[in-house]
Amino acid sequence: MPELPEVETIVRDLRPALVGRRLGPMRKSTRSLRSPWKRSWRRHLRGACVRSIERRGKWIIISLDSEVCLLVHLGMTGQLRVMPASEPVAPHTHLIFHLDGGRAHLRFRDVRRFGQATVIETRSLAAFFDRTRLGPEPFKLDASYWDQTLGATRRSLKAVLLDQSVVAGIGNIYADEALFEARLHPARSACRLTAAERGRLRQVLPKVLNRAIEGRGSTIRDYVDGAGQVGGYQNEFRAYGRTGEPCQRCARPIRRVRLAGRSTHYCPGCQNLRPATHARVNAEFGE
DNA sequence: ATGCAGTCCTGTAAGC
DNA sequence: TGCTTACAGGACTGCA
Repeated sequence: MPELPEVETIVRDLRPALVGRRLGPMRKSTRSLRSPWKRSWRRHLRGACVRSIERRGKWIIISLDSEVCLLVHLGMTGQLRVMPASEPVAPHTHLIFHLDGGRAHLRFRDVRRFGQATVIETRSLAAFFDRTRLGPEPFKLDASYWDQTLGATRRSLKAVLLDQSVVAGIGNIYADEALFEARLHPARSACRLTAAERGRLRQVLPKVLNRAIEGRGSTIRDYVDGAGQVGGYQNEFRAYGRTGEPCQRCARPIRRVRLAGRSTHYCPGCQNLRPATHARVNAEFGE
């Protein structure tokens, strides 16, 4: 499931492979993605030169000199790769852009079709992310913004971290990893954190995400980088997917529950709920 | 306000 | 062995 580190890895791979190159003719599958592909987009892209490739949250932004951007969201199973045109087209490939007169391809593949590919004018890029209410990047979160936002909601930390309008780019895996790292129970209510705990969570996000980027992202099933290689960070998980395994800090078995509609992994030993203030939730979690 | 269920989707794996 | 069913979840909608 591509989250921020996976998307960042792809963007870094695609940048040298795509910037300065010209998009040729495009082929599209008949199957629909999350949003319909408009017929007029094709002529905005054809012949355009790639100016830059950036990431915002889980979005890939391919800016073209025709003053439009190709925006790609990978959803759950999306893959965006540059490859030789001679490589067989894998099933579930939805977009193929010719590069270099057809010798290479940029291909978008998405088995589950939760992904999205859309074209917008460059000048409405900011408006697009405003409309989707995409929150700030997690790397240099403003402390007062963070304190205010967390202080204003009673939702669980897990739900808050998954909310893209609070902070952009975090999904199920890195929410669990960050909460483990910060030693915070995922069911804790955001507004009941102490100032120190809020600070811990804020500072842990860049740490966890940068480590994952260094590991070139995590492959659970479908994720591959911009060159088609699997990630390496899935071996470094300390909570996610480690149900029943001993915690690396306190050796108690990692527990898995369902929270905010997602499978949630945490250590009942060192990600504590405080019994006095969270008796009800403690009981619910059998602690 | 908030959580929860349902929706989209399909490959994989478990269960009978 | 072969079928059915549950599950994974990013983003969104509708409901209680």
